[in-house]
Amino acid sequence: MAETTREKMIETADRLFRSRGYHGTSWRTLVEESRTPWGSVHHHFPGGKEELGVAAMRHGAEVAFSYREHLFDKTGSVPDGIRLWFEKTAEHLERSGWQLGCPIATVALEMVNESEALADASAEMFGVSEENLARRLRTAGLPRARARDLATLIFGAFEGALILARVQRSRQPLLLAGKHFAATVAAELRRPV
Amino acid sequence: MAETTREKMIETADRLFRSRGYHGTSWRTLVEESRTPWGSVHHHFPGGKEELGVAAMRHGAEVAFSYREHLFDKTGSVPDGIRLWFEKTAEHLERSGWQLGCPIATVALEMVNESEALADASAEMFGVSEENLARRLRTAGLPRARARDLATLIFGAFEGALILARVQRSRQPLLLAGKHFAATVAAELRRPV
Amino acid sequence: MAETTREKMIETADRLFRSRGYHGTSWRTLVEESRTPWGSVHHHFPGGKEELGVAAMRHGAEVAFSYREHLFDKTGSVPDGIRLWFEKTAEHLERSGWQLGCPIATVALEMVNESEALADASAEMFGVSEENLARRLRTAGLPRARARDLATLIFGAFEGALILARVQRSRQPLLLAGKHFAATVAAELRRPV
Amino acid sequence: MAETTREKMIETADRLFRSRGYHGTSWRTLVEESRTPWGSVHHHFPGGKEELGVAAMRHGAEVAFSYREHLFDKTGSVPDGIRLWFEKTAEHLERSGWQLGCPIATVALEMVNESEALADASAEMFGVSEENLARRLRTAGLPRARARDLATLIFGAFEGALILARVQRSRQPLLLAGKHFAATVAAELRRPV
DNA sequence: ACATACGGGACCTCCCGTTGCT
DNA sequence: AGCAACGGGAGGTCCCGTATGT
Repeated sequence: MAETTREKMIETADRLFRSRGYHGTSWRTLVEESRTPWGSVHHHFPGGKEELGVAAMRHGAEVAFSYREHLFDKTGSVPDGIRLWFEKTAEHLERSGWQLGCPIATVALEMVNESEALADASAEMFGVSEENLARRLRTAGLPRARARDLATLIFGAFEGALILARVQRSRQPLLLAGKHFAATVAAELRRPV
Repeated sequence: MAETTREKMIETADRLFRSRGYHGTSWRTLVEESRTPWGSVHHHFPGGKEELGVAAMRHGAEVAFSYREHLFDKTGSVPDGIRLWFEKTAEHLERSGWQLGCPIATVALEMVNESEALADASAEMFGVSEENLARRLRTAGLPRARARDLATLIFGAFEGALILARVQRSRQPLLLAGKHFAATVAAELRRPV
Repeated sequence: MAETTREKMIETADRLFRSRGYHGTSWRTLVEESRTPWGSVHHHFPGGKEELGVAAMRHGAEVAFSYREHLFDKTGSVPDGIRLWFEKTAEHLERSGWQLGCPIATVALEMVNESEALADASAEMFGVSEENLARRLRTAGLPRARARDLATLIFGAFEGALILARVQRSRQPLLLAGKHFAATVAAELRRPV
Repeated sequence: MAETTREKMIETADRLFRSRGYHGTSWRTLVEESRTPWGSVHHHFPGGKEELGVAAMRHGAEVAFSYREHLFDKTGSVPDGIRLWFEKTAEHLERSGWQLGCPIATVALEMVNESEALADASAEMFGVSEENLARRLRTAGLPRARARDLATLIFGAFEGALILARVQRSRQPLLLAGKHFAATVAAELRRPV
């Protein structure tokens, strides 16, 4: 578990950016929370805070993606995987005191018009997420185009339900959406649209 | 056109907060963009920036709600109203250069753990939006409980699709979601779940 | 007891300036504490805060002087009057929560190099105080020159003891000084220096 | 002459606080007068202006104390030391254009009810001053209790005379007080009270 | 006499980036 | 890798004075 300074910074940044946003998180807070040395900040992130932001967003997204893949692998069934994904997300959100939302969305909304690097990273991560999801749907038997559209639809609904859940401090939006799209996918697998 | 200073500040703040976030928008920028006097901010908003944030969020939400009501009234049909709402939102988003997202979500994600006043206002505005939508669905014939759940589901999907659209600079997520939920509601109205 | 707005402002200003200093007291605080209307500030004090400062200082000094005269009249004996003056001052200081020091000194130290009006008023009030005290000493039998010097000495010691008492939250400095100068004056009255 | 930035700030702050008070001295003025970098203030004084205030007060007090000790050492006689102390203080005050008063009293009067840190530092510095003075009086032959009381009395008179001198732009209050207490101490050393 | 609003400026705090030294 | 200091700038808050109507 010998984490490097850089890794500690990225993980802490991911957590802080998710709960307080990009501008709401200062270097000072970061080094205090992550117990990392002040003087190495510029050494590890020569590109400044923006580079940290991109790294944290990528890190958070990868963790989320691999966790979702793990859930799909576990259930075997894509509809069940979807439902479990929404449910587990709700559970983790509540356990964090409704603080840890999406590693992409919070920073993306703040910075998409301010930083090209962060805008690009956000778009890329969203794209990767949709592709992963689309692959699962294709593998389950949906035609390529439908899988892609449904992935966009479901992932969008996931993001929105996550926001509602966080703001309203309730699992309900995520649970409802998970159930709805599990049913939608199951129905389409039985008789294609 | 006799807009007061306070009104100009609120409208400009709504616009700026939506595109740059709360911390990304300074009083300085606000007074420059709104052509209002710097020295009067504390007079009009004794509660400081937080008070401005709440006022801007409420203003933006009310404008959005009444616009949505107008669309539903215009179409007469609830499924058509839903589709139109998503379509028009996509259109306005693109026209703003993909800048003007949700008047609630951007600030909410940043501030929900930092400011109780903004967290409360966000939750309240989301609640009002869901209630309005639920009322439409009830009026169209859906049972009370189903209308409420479907409203949460649809509004969540709307929020998420709006984020995806903004980040990916594409109308697609909103159009797909609008079409999907128009169909969902139409189906449920024909033969209840 | 129908106090005018102006009077309420002056009395409150005297209290606030004494405990928080000149720059530490804002118009805003003043009108809130004195329950007086914002809009009349400039009407009652066209000379601005400086005019208020001078008025408050004069008011506080006059109250203090007439109270001291009252004590001297009550005791009849000058040495006893001196002791009582120091003792009562200590008592009032403690009762105010060690907040209400000299109505002149606090503002004078802050402003003597910043405002000519306040510097003049401070010097004048200190002068009046010494003269009053000197008159008492002359009347009791001390020669004119000695009375004047002793008044300066005693009043200076009073001011200093008041500061020590306030900062150390103890009556002791005032009680010691009162006792000392009561004895000094009594001795000089018995056999002139 | 290798003064550090921090030292330059403290010395300049001591001078400015003494002549203009705490609130009357801004960081801006400080860095201009001390020729120190604006951007480093928070680095050197993480506790903000309050920390600077405490440091400046302690610095000024220590300089004053060691100067007074030097005077006592030089004269050998305690009564002569007292007189010299008051006289030299009057001289320095006049030379500074009646600007540099007590490094403790000016800030203390303003801040004793506003800042606990400054209130504590003021009380401590006054205490140290009285103790030093009491030690001199004990060493000269006065009994412990009398030395302590006399120290409080004399130091209080010193503070008050300093205020009067500064406001009236006259050495007289300090000279009179010095002479009086030199005589008082001399008399008590000859025949104890 | 009072109220509402204007209006610029200064306040302290804190930010992020950089530099030279260890 | 890390440190301490620098360095300018901007953050939001609040202040004091003024102007315009009742």
